[in-house]
Amino acid sequence: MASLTTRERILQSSLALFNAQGLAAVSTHRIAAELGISPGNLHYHFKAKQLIVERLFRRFEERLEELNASTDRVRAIDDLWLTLHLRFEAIDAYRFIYRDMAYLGSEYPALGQRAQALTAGNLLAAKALCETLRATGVIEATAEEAQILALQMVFTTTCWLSFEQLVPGRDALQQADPGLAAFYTLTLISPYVSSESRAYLDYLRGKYLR
Amino acid sequence: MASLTTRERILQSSLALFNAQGLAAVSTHRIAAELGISPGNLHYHFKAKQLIVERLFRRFEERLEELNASTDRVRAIDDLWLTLHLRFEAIDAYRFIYRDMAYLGSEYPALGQRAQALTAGNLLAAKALCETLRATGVIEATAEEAQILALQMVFTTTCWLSFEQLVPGRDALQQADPGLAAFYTLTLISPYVSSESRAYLDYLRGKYLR
DNA sequence: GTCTATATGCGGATAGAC
DNA sequence: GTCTATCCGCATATAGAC
Repeated sequence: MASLTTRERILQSSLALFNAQGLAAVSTHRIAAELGISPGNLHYHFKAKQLIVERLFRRFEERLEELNASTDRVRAIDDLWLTLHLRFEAIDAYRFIYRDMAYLGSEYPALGQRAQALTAGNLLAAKALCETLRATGVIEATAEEAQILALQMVFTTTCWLSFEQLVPGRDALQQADPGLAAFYTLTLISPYVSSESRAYLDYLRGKYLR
Repeated sequence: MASLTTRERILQSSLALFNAQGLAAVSTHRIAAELGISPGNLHYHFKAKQLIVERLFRRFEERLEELNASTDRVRAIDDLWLTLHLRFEAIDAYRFIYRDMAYLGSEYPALGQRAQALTAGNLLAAKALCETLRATGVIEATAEEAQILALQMVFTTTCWLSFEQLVPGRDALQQADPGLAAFYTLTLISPYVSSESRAYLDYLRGKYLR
């Protein structure tokens, strides 16, 4: 940790601050102060705040695109559970992006465009995934229902962590539980799950519903 | 329109600008310029930007609480459709609130608290509504499923309009369609709808799914 | 690479004349 | 009620010494 380059330390510190306090609320001075370096030094490594945000956004894109590329290996409910879990971990690690999306899109229009493209990729992957589940009999649904399920899944993975902060009783400081979020997403397909695949869902229900 | 008080014109103009460009991106100078009045004059009517935001938030609260209070009259699918439609119209009219919620909550913590309380009220109303639907046989579901449905409905009504802007193909300038959003929310309960109530859902499906 | 010092601009908010 | 003029603080970004 201490042996990282200053550039990398800036990125990690920025990410932590953006996630904790919001993209708009964190100034470059604040980032520099957090690291114990001067604003001038920070500017040497990143000429503008926008470049920090872009770099972090790029990493987020890469991580999600990697997940999208591997969804074709999902064959059963527990595969689906795992891929959802990994996705929520990724979104949580960069949670400022979806949470502050409106601000991000208006401040940095180019990133707003790329966020749309990323969503398009997520939708494609989710549709392929739901179609596979349908074709292999894990869920019993019409093609139309599978399409809608895919949209619901992308919607949920994208917005759930932001919504959570609106539900009283969840401490904002307490970190999100990707497992709970994944379970919640799975309940979307619950009505369509064929009897043979029911066991794993019931196992999860016992684990997450008290 | 032209005969409104300056105070009211400030509120309406602020709402339009917040919705169009985001709470963070709109300064008090900008609002004054839009109205063709001076920043000093605006300050005479509202001593701080926060007071404008608070007033708008209050109206939003009132409108949603009114809707929450009337959900106990929902007895059938088409009642549900109407109440969802009205809710999406309200959220769309004040769309900056949920869309910029993260920024709003960090800039004005008191409003963040009230947003949580509002969500709690929405959840209570949705739970009562789903329980009624279950008790009257409009949907066939366990008590547990009805609870989860209520959560999904509140989640969807809260976040859908924000998510829509991430889906490519929807022009950001084109105004949201509350009817489509309400239909999308109804698909959540679709798997549970008893055969007698199916007709109205099919009618809507024909209307919104091309 | 890192520092200090500073330029520039903007947004929020205010004072006081009309 | 409305204006002009202005203050203050902050954030981005830069210049130049070490």
